[in-house]
Amino acid sequence: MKKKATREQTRAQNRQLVLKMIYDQGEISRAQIARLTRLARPTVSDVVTELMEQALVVELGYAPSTGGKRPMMVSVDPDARHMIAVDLSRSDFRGVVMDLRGEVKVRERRPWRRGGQHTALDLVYDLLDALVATTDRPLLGIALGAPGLIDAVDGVVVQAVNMDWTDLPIRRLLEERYGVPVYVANDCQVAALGEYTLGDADQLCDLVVISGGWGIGCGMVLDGRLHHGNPIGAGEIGHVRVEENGRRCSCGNTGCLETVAGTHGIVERVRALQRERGGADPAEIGFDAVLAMYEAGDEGVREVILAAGRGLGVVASHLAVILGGCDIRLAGHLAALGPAVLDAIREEIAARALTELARRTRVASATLGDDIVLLGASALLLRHELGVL
Amino acid sequence: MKKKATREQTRAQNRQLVLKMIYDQGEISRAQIARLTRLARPTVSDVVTELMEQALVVELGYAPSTGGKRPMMVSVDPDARHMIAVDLSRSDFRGVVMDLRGEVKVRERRPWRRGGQHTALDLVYDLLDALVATTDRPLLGIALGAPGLIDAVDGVVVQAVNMDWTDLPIRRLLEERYGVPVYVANDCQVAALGEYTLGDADQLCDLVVISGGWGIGCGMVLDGRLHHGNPIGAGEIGHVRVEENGRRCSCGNTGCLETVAGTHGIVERVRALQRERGGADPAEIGFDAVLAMYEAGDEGVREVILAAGRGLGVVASHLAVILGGCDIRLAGHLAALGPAVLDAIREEIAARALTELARRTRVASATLGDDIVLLGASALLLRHELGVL
DNA sequence: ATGACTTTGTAAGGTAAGTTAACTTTCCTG
DNA sequence: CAGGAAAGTTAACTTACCTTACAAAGTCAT
Repeated sequence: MKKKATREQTRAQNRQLVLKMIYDQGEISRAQIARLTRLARPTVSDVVTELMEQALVVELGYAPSTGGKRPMMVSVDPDARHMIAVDLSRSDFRGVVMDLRGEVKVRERRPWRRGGQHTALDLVYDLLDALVATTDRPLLGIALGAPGLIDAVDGVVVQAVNMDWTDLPIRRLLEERYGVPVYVANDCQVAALGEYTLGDADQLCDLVVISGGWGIGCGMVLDGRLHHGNPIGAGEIGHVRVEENGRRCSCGNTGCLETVAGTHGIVERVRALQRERGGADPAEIGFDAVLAMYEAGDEGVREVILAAGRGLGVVASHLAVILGGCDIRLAGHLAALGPAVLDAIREEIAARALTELARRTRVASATLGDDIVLLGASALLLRHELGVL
Repeated sequence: MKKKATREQTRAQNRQLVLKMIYDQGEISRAQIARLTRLARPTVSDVVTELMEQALVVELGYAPSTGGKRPMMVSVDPDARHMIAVDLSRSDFRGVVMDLRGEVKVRERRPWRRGGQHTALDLVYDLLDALVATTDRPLLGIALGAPGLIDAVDGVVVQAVNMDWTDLPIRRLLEERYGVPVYVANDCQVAALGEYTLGDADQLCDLVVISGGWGIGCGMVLDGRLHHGNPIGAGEIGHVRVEENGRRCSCGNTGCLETVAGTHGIVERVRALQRERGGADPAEIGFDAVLAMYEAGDEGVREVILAAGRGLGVVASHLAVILGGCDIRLAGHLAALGPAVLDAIREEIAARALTELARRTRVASATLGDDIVLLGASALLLRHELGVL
């Protein structure tokens, strides 16, 4: 049900609009803001005064005249607030303190092993305690990207197998402990938001980030908004069948995408290859070794990776058809596989979707690198707390 | 880029809110509106006065007291405006005049044959002229559901093969001719909006309507909003490959969903069956005959229809996985195939998606019948012009 | 029957936040 | 150096919300 409108909301929206304008332009005068937003100049002055009282905006000094009185430039003070972003999608939990421009001020990591002496939650507390202690600036908030089924609206981790979390109300716990706004969302979805907001910008209106690690998932930004699902769990594509007579997957089915393109699946296939060849101890082979073999020109490994690409291409074609074309970006381990995998995906899409849909579906590696989840988390904060981005 | 907020927008939103409240409740007092919307009573009175001046709302008389002065009930006058909805998705164009409650006042149809003496656009004009002439009430607008690629934002039919339309700016043409707001969208998408808004209400947040006729397409309401695609063309699922060694499709590929579950595909398969059997002249068989044979218990036909269900199930499973579970409803010819096809779809989903996702994906026939596109078009008008629904 | 209390709807006045108009300051230019 | 132009502020106005107050019309207990 829609809500009633009030003057306060009008004000809040215009405040956001002005702040966003300052943020986007970097450095701008009040008069320029008024022209760009079509707000009256006194209104802009009033709002800017308010933003300066909150220390979000500072005056920088006069810029050269453009034919009259020199304009006083204002800008967002990057250190007006700090943000904490956390990435729980890997075996070592990572967290950073950033300023409002997304500049990383401090990095921390906490290796996490299931069955170790600490619970995952203790480790998160430990990580956050350390990060909070490093900054004396007011905190805009804390944002987390975590694997598993997450109810981003209520801030509850419904299920995260690797951390033994079920229905953990993590937003409430962290808000009570740190007294700042907390956001949490699925890691793939956070990555998608990050790529959409902070990645290379000439995107179609729908963006899908397929993220590969131990599992495979995708996050979707549809029509500019993060798609969460019903109410959660969109993009769990790891168990789509992409091979008709494929291997057995941990989920019980056969031929799942994860068995073909998941880190574990790829490594297993290369190990099997090595066993056939009677080469070095296969158990030694990890993902990095696979990459090294691939880059050294190993044809067998290349074939394994192309198969991964074809498997991803099947799912990508489904995405392309259902969404009517989209930008598809690879992240995580998948991004490391290089252009051959992208071509394999493109070929599979071309073979499975109408020409027009294939044409409107672009496949590339994510432009944000290793920090994609952390940057996405910061985007979550900037978007919800300040309305910039 | 977001726009500035003004008092006028505040007013417009509250006006909408009050109107929607009156529309939804059917009959309600000013005081009750104030309580439900949390607006102050004088504000509600003011807005209601405005709505009465526009004749959208009328006073009905006093209701019994609830312990004090009797409340004056107001309601939306269904005949305050009339709406025209048009369905171009079949071989006979259909149009109706409706009141604001969606009650059909007049029906018209114009059989359309490609290569006949009239162009499709002439026929649409003719249909609309006839409809417009039947009502003396002010028109809220005209809404069309048409097959093909449609840019709903600009109101342009980008491509509609059966009507020989390419880049036809139909909104502009009709707005100039009739002087009322015009909306146009893809027929499947309109159907989805109709089912979402006016169909049985206990839906998940994502709804997909798969509509089968000569082609197969689907419309999606994601998160309460119609999903158009990039910027158009979402849901063109007719040419997803669902059989590995299937028949050749008109698109050039093999095993497309349309060859399995499209009207033409189903009829062709039954004709082939009949040829094998050496029975009655296969060329005589149409879709209605297929239905009759099916209902008479013909096992061969049943197998054809189950195959259609399995094909649909493949696509449905993709939808379920990507969206994280959704409501799937069948419309058009597909809705006539009965529960067996629904079960076949469900089985295929169960076999191809994780249990949890399958559980959250419900398959049913659309609750709106033959008029689903017309009703969806009216929903488009009510939503955009009045903000009710 | 009557007085106390409720409920509805309106009237009057206050307030927030936008707008326009006018003014000051400061700069550029001929 | 006068005149014009741009930036920013001040003042007055407008709109649409809110609160408060009140009249009208009902219910209910005594």
